[in-house]
Amino acid sequence: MSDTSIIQIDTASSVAIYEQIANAIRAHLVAGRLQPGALLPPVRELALNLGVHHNTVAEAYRTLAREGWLDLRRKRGAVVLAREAPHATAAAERRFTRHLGELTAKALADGVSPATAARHLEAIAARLRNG
Amino acid sequence: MSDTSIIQIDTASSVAIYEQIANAIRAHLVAGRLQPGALLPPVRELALNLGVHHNTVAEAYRTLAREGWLDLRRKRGAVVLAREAPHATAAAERRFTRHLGELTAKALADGVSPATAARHLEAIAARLRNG
DNA sequence: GAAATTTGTATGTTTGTACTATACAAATAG
DNA sequence: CTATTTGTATAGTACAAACATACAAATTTC
Repeated sequence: MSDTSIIQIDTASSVAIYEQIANAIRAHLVAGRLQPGALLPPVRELALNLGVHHNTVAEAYRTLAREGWLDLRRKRGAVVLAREAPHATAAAERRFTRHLGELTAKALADGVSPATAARHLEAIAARLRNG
Repeated sequence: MSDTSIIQIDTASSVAIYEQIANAIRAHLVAGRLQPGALLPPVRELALNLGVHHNTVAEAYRTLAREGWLDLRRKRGAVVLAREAPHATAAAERRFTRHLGELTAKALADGVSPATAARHLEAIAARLRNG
């Protein structure tokens, strides 16, 4: 994460800002771009970068801490943990497919071509298969 | 849609119920399972099925009407329109890829295996390519 | 044609929560 | 031991979701 935090906040979105932040960081974590031991920026620093209140960032950090991704300590900061994925539930998989369908539908409704959408889907799938 | 409205509402989700309903119906529309001329159930009927207030369903219908999917008229009901997709913006495509990445990351974090996730992604991609 | 019924709509209220402001607490550094 | 840097707690404001209730319009029924 270092500093080029490149988290895009969409103020027009109905998704809460702290959730957007948590989602973005989680993506970095899952992708391995944030390794165990890494240190996230202090809540005030990231908040300044993003133009939000530091408590909003803190809420995102706490969300990820609850999921087992982070260890939060005063003065030390937010440290990435080695986290083992839980066993998948059937519900988690159903949620994924449902949201995937709805997200794709929204994209098509917004004019994204089926071919383009398919390309993006396949790109992510390929990345998953390659490890 | 007829009656087996198969809309799953997740009361634990942070997504508003009316949005969940709109998302689900939009997916049906984009997939062509709801053709122009089709009639959606009255707001009170669907609301009863889903266990929510009819105004909540009405808000979902209005959301879709604003997007050009539905024509709403008193006494006649909600009629599916023939809608042409708008021209895609770069923002729409970026939003899609970003959300796609975050959604997949969440699934992996919840224990869904990369292979399984990839399979679902490819399945939707294939459906898009085949038309 | 009048009345009843069936539809979506409008208005007001409550409740939850996102976000912020500000103050606090703890841990490290000097 | 003091100062500073971190996360945390508390309180306030604003907004919006969901509901209850009442309304309006269009069709059906008699």
